[in-house]
Amino acid sequence: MIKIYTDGSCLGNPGNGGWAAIIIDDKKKTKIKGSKKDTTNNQMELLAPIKALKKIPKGSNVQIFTDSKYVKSGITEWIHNWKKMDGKQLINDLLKIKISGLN
Amino acid sequence: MIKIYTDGSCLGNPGNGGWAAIIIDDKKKTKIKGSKKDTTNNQMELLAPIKALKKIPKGSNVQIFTDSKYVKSGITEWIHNWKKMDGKQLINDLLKIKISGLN
RNA sequence: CGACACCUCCUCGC
DNA sequence: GCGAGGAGGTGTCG
Repeated sequence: MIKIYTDGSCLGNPGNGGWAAIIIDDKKKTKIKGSKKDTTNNQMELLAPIKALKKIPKGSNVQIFTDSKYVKSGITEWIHNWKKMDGKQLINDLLKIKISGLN
Repeated sequence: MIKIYTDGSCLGNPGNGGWAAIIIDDKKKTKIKGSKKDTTNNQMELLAPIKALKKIPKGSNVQIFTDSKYVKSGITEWIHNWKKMDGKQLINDLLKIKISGLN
């Protein structure tokens, strides 16, 4: 189970923002980050898991941690919508993802 | 024009606090002060001008100096709210008060 | 309206 | 460097 911890922020909102993610895979920690001018808090919160998911092998068993309800329910709904549209293999991969808030 | 300089502080916040005010009326300086256990910085910042205003004649032309934005905007809003409720004479007195930050 | 984030500002301190 | 007491707003969803 690969664990991904993500966060995003944005000075001023809208303003200059950044995101970061820590990918923990079998005791190996990978840190990625990025920044963007004139963006929003939710765009940054969302970009973090998106960038992280692109770094891991397809079909991996993944758990994502975010403090953003926007991201959490957002991804949940996307899966729900894509499920209707039947994205086939992509769905099967995404269904392995577990989203958690930070408690 | 009566000038009132106020300040409040609080050790620990919340903690034990105090307030002070200097009332300058026609070259006469009056100093008042007080203290309170288990209070907050903003309560003390606010108590200072309240106590001072009770010491001066009603209808006086007053200028208050505070370093607290909480107090400054707080009083401004009170005047605005009381204005809606139509406090009549009280409003006319209060409208003479000028609030200044310390620059 | 509610929830979760993201801040901005001013004070008070430790 | 850290936190608390306060008021003001936006980004997004249901």
